[in-house]
Amino acid sequence: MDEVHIRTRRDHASEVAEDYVEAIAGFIVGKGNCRSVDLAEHFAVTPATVNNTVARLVRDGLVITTPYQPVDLTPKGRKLALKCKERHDVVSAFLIAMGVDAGTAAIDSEGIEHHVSKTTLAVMRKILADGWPVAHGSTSGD
Amino acid sequence: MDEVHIRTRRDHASEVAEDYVEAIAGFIVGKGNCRSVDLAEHFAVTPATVNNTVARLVRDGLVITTPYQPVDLTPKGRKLALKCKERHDVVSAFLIAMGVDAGTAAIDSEGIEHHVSKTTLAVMRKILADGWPVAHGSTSGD
DNA sequence: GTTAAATCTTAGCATTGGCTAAGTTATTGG
DNA sequence: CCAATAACTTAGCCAATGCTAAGATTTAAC
Repeated sequence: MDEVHIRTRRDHASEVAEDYVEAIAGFIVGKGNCRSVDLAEHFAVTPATVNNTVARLVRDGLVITTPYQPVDLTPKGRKLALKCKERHDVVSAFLIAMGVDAGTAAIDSEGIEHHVSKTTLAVMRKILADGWPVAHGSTSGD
Repeated sequence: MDEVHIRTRRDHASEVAEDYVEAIAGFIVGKGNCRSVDLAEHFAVTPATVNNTVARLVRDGLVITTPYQPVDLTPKGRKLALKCKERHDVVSAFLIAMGVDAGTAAIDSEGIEHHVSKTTLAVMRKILADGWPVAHGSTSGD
């Protein structure tokens, strides 16, 4: 199944982009703007690395920058951020619904979210709304 | 939450190693040995890339090689492969139990497995064995 | 047993995503 | 307003993971 791995590699390539736009959107909502230092602290990397990465996001049309100014998202970046946040929230809520503690859910969802397909995400949403599909022990109308 | 991302980065670094030892173990079990071509085809990369990657695995004590011969796992590599396979199987089974189709489960589990903590894995195992924790359907009196 | 095909290796390159160190621009405190 | 500090950028480095192209070694065919 080589397509599996091609897909996994493709996911990989966009992970950082997704994490960044999501974080940028978060800072803009939370504190009005997003500075490089915010991102550097958030991701535990140096400002130089933030600069590097943000440059790629600019190249990819997700972010706009003005030298020495806070960074901002393009419409495309905003759209991606929204999609990622929603997905992240579902994964996180799902883990917690499973019974995973909040701290572990926060860590795991960070890594997992990028690999959850639309299909699986829809299933998670359904379970959060309607409960587990194969009612093991009881009634429930399925 | 910077520790979250430090952890995510650390996971990243070992993903390829985990995928390779798991695949190598699979080929050895399945067809008696593991050639570079097998890995190249499996991961949809070139033989040169396999060579590169396998060299890192040798450096890290997971794999043994003899020039122009099939690759083999060290005890350490075998142990890691086993751990990964078990984790992979649990994640895959869990996705299927959720109601995700087998094809999607195969793709998603490939990406997800590396980010599932021991804690979450234990929860998955428990759900597979005992069922979903919170009886969600209001009708059922579990 | 030599040659052709398959397989593996080497060399050289690109991209991503990290870093440090040093320089530049903004901001802020006197 | 000017100096100090904070924030950002640039330059140059490294490792991981991919590639192509070309060479070396096995294996297989005849």
